Amino acid sequence: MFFGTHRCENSKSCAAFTNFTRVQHFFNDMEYNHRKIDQKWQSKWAQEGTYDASYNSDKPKFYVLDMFPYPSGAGLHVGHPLGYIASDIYARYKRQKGFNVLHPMGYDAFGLPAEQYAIQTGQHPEKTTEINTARYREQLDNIGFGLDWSREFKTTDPNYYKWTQWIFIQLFEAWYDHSIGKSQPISKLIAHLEARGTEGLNAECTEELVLSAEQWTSMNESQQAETLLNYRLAYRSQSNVNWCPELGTVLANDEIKDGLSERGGHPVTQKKMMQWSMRITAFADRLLEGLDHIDWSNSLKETQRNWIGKSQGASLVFDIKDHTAQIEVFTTRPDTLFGVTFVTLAPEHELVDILTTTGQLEAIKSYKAIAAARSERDRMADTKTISGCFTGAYALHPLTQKQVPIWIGDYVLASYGTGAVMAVPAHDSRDYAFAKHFDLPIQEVVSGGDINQEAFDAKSGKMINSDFLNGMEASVAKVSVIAHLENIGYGKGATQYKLRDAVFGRQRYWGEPIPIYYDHGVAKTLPLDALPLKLPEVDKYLPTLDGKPPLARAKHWEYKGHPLETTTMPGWAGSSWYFLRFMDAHNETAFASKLTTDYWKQVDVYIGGAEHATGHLLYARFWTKFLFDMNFISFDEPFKKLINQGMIQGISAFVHRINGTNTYVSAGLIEQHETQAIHVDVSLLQGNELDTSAFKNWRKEYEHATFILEDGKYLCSREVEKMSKSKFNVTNPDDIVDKYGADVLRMYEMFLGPLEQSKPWNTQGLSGVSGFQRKFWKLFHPSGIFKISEGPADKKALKAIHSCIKKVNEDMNNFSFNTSISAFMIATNELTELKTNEREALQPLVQLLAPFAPHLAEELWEKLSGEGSVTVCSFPEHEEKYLIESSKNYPVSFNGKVRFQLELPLSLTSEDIENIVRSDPRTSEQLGDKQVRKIIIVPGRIINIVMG
RNA sequence: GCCCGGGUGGCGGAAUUGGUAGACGCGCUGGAUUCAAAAUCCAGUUCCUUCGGGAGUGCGGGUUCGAUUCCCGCCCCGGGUACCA
Repeated sequence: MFFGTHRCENSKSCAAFTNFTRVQHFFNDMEYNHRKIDQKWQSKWAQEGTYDASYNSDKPKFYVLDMFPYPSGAGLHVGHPLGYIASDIYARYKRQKGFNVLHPMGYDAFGLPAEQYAIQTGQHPEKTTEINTARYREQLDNIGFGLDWSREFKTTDPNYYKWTQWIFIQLFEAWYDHSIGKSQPISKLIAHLEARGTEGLNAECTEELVLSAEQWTSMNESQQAETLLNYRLAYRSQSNVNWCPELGTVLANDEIKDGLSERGGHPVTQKKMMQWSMRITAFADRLLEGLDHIDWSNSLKETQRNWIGKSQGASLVFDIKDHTAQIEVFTTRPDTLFGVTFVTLAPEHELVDILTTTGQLEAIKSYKAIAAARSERDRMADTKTISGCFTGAYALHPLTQKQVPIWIGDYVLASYGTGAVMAVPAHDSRDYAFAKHFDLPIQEVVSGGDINQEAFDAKSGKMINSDFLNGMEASVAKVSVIAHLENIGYGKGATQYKLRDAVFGRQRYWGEPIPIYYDHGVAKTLPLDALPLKLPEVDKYLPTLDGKPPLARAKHWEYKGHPLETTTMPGWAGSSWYFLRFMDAHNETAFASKLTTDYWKQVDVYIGGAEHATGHLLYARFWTKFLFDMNFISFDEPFKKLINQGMIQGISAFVHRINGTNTYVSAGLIEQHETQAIHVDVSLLQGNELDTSAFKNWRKEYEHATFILEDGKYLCSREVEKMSKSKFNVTNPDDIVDKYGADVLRMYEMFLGPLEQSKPWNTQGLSGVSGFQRKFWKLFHPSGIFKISEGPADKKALKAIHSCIKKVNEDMNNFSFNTSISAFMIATNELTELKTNEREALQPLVQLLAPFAPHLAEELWEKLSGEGSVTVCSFPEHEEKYLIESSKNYPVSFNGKVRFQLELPLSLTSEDIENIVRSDPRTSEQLGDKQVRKIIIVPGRIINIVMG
C-alpha cells in the first residue's frame, strides 16, 4: 500500500496526514477522477466529431433512434434518459461491431404545455421553447451520449415545419385508390371523373357518391372542390369535439376533469365542428398487415390491432314506419337478426330529430342535453349507469316486417360504425342491460345460454326462433343471412374498422399553421415558394371573443388577399416524419434527398415509451406508407425494431399533518390521529427521516410547524408514484453526474432492472455501481499507479472473462443490460480476488465495457495504448475453450426436494449416474423404509428420485 | 367498461424458458481498521423453527417425477382509451 509506511503518531499530526492524503489522491491514479475524465473525453469527442455519421460509407448502415423529447420547463429528471442510455449503449455496440451508425437527437417542441404557459405569462412559446431546449441539451451533454448533434432540429424550426406543411399539401393533393391499394395524385381522380364519373371508381371517401361524367363536368369550381374533399387524404369535415363555451375553445380529454374544464372549471359539451382530418382509415388494412413484418413486441402489435379494430359482419338497413329514411346499422352478428327487439341510435344521430314523435320531443331533447354533457370516455367506461329515451318511432324488421321501437342511448357512440345498432338483447350484454332496464322484450335465437340470467354472447350454438335459419350452427347462419339480405336488397357483408379518421386541425396557437387559404370559400394549398407559412404574431394566445382560434387574432393573416386557415396542426404532425429528416437534416430543397433516404432506410432500432403505442406510432406508419405510395421514399414501415422502455418512478415522501393544525406526526404514529398526507420534497430526507429544520425553511407555511416524533425522529411515509416535479420526488441527473460521474449514472440506470419495466428510483443504490467502477479501475492500478502485465493470464481469470463476454454479447441482443452489469460485477469481483493484472485478460474487458461506461473505457484504453478511440475498437467475442466444464455439482432431489449435492464428471451416462446415486449412503438414509419408484436424470442438470 | 403490461426477501431485481428460487446490487446486523467519522475490507442476511426440519415466487385450483415458468378462475397495481406528449 502506498500509504502503508505512514503512521499516525499522535492526534495532531493525523489531521495534517488526512489533508495530505487527499492531495495525493488528486495527483495520482489511485482514485478515478470522474469530473476531470468525463470532461476530457466529452470535449474530445465533440472536437473530433466522433459520433457524426456520414451516408457515404462502405460499412453497413445502422440507424438507432430515440423518441425525441418534448422539452418541458421542468428539465430532465433521471427517468428521461433511461431510453437514451439504452439506445446509446446499443449504438456504441453496433459501432464497435463495424457499422456506420446514425444516432441523432432533436426535439418535439410544439404542444399544449408551452401554449398554456404562454397564456399564463404572455411569454412567446418560442422563447420558452428556446430556453427549455438549451437546458435539455446541457443535461444530455452531461451524460456523454454518442449523438450526432450536427443533425439536431426542433419541430418548431420553420426550416423543419416547412416540410411538415409540404407533406400536408401532398396529402391534400392525393386520394386513395382501393383498386390498386395505393395513394394516388388527385389529378388521376379528376381524369377518372371527367371520363366516367364515379363509375368503376373504388376510392376511399367520406360518403359514397354516384356521379356521371356529365354531372361532374357541369359542376362549378366550388362544387367540384367540395366533391374532391370527399376523396382527398387531407380533407375537411364535421367532427365531434369537446367544446367549452366559456373558454371559447376545444379541449383535449386531458384538459377535462369530471366533466369540467381543468382551467377554470367551466362546463364542457360535445359539439360538431368543421375540422381538417386525415383519411388514415384508407390505410387500415395495410397498417394491420404491416404489423406482421416488423419486430415490435406482441403486446404493442396487439394494441395497434385492437385500435384498428377490424371486424367482419354485415351492414344492413331498417325501414322506418311512416318515413322514407332508413337506418343503417353494422353488426358483427347478422346471425342473430331474428333476435332484434329494438334499434338504438346514438343521441347525436342525424335521424333522431326527424324521427322523434311530438309526444317524445321534450324527453328526447333533455336526454340529448344530458348525453352531450358526458365525454365519450365516460360513456364507454360507465357500463353500470344505463340511460336512454324512446323516440316514439318504429323501425321495420327487414325480414319479418315486425315493428321494433327506436330508442336513443348514450352507450351507442356516433363516431363508431354508423352510430346505430340493431339491439339483440339475448346475445349482447350491453343490449341486454338496456332491455332489462327499460323492460324491452328479449328474444332468444341461439340456444346454449340462459337468457333469464344473462345475455348469451358466445358465437356458437344452434339457431332457434329464426325462421329459415332454425337448426343451423350460428356461423353458418351468419353466411346464410348475409346472402338473403343481399337478395332482398337490405344489406350486404361488410368490414368495419374501429379506427377513425384522424382529426388534424387544432384550435391552438402553438402548432404548425396549415398551409391552406380560402379563395371564395374554396380551400386551396399554398405554393411551395410560400412555405414555410410562419406562425404569425398575436396579441394573446387565446381564442377570439367570437370563438375563433388564436391565429384569427393575427393581422394580415391572408395570402394574396385571401384568408388563411386559422387552425394549426396537432402534436403528432411533426413527429410523424422526423426520423426521415435526420437522414438529411439541412436539405433546403426537399424533406430529405432520395439518396440519403435510400441509404439509411428504416430506423433499425427505435426506443421509446409504450404510451405512444397508438398515437405517434400509428400516425408515423401512416405517413410513411403515404410517402412510399407517392414514391418519395422506398420503404413503407418507419421502424423495423421497436423497444418500449419502462418508466422510472419516484418514491414520494409524505408528512402527516393533524387536521386543522400545524402539527405533523411521525409516520408510525398516524393511527392515533386524524391526519392528512402532504407531499414533501425528497431532498429534505435522510433515509426516511425528515430534517425538520430544513422542512421549516422549505416553505413559509411550515415555518412554525411542530412535530410529534417517534424514537426522537420524524419519519415520513413513502409511496411509489410517477416521477414529477409536482410530487417533489424528482432526481436531477446533473446531481448524480456531478457526484458520481456520467458512467455511474449510465450504468446504474441500466442496472435498476429490465429496460421495458417500470421501476422506482433509489439514489442509495448508486454506491453499488460506483463501487464497481472503483474496483474495476483498481484492476489496472493495483498499487495506486497504472500497471499492466504482459504475461499469459491465469486460466481461472480467462474463464471469468470469457463467461462475462459471452453473457454481455447475449444480453446485448436482448437489450437485457441489467444482467450485463451484474456480469461485469461478477467478473470484476473474481479478477480482484485472483489479483489479475494481465493485458490478455483486462484489455478485452475494457472493450466490452466501452458502450456502458465510455469515459472510463476511453481513459483506460488510452493508458493501455489502444489504437484510436475505444468507440471504434472491436467488440470482443468469447472463446468456448475457456468455458468448458468437466464436472457438475448435481442437486439430488427426493420427490422434488433437494436433499444433497453430488459432484460428478459430466462425461457420465445416465446409467452411470443412476448407479452411483443408488449406492450413495445418503440415498438409503433418505429412503428409510420407502421404495425407489423411479429415477429421473437430466445429465448436466438434476437428479430426482421418486419414492413411495 | 374495454385493450395492453406487471405482481418473487426490508428494497431494485436474477433464474440457462419446466430442472438447486433469491445471482448481482442496495439496505440492515456483527467484526476488522480509526481517537472518531467517512472510505475500505471480512462475515451474515427469505420467513418460521422445539435446530430434526417446515413453509415459500399476489390469491384459489389443476397438469407434471418436478411449476416463478404451462392451464383454469379470481385479486391488486401501472399504461392506453382518439385534442397531453
